[in-house]
Amino acid sequence: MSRPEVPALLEQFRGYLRDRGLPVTRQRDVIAETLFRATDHPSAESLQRALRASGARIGTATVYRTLELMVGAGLARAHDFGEGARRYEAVAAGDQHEHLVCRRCGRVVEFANERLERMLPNLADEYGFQHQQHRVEIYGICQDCRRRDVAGLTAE
Amino acid sequence: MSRPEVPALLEQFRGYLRDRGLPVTRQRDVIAETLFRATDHPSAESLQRALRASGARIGTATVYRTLELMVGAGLARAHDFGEGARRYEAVAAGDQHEHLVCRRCGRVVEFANERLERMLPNLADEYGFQHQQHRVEIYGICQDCRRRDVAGLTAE
DNA sequence: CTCATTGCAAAGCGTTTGCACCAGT
DNA sequence: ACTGGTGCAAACGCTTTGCAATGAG
Repeated sequence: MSRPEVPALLEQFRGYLRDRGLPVTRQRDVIAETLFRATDHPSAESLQRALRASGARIGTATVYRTLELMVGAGLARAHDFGEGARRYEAVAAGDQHEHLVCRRCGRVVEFANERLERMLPNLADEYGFQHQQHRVEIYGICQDCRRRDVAGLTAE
Repeated sequence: MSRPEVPALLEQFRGYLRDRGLPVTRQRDVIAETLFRATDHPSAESLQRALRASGARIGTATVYRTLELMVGAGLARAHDFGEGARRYEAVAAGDQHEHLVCRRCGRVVEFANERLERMLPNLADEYGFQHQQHRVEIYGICQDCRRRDVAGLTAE
């Protein structure tokens, strides 16, 4: 998520709320902004920690409810990388990307591949499915962790 | 999972256990066999229901522990399709496939695509990741549900 | 003024763990 | 006999929900 888009995304979220007569509250604003600014893929808990750190005191339920709202608005995406807690990320329109997850350090790296994105809707179609969305996750060991492993082995 | 492979898979699981001096118990045998025979992607709970239905009285903890063991043995795979509970499936060696999930009825259909399977390890490599495994899930509406929708609309 | 949101705490739910008893090897 | 497994029930951790107080429109 790149910084310059934050105000636009925030305005999109406010517009989404106004369109359906829902209140634009201080909490929704600050939660959305915090997720829009996040460079990682925070869990509800780490998002709440970030909120507290910046002085906002917001209940857990509100964090979950707002995240759900953002997912419904198409401005956020939820992921389960098998760590116990869901992670969230902001999504800008037309920003198609998938994830590489390091099994050692938990780092999540985004990648984009046009050919892959074209393939999946076609595949769905082949099997009679109307494609709505997809999820591609690659699990492995990142470069840093591999380097660390090699260093550790030679040191022993 | 095709039926004829069941005895072979069961023998693989027993071999895996024997190799590391672990007991081949009645429970492990029947849980493995039930998963090997399953044509859907059962959750721990539905697997336990199936076990009870066939007369076996097996504790929840044992079901989870055995499934974990099977995953460790490379004979089962766990999935989270965002329904709250994990689903499990047996995997035969070299059987690479991914999943289509119907958002309406929850049906899970397997599909295989060689080009896709070749692409992902290459992509991981491009980003400095040592590929271990991956997960591709396509979410949409299956043919049956689409037909049902159309029928419902014209009937109204 | 009205209706939805908030925050707290309690409930929920799938999964894991502690422990006394039991069973493979 | 020894070592690990099993089953129950309690603990867990994340997420959701009920409800009285609060705030946006």
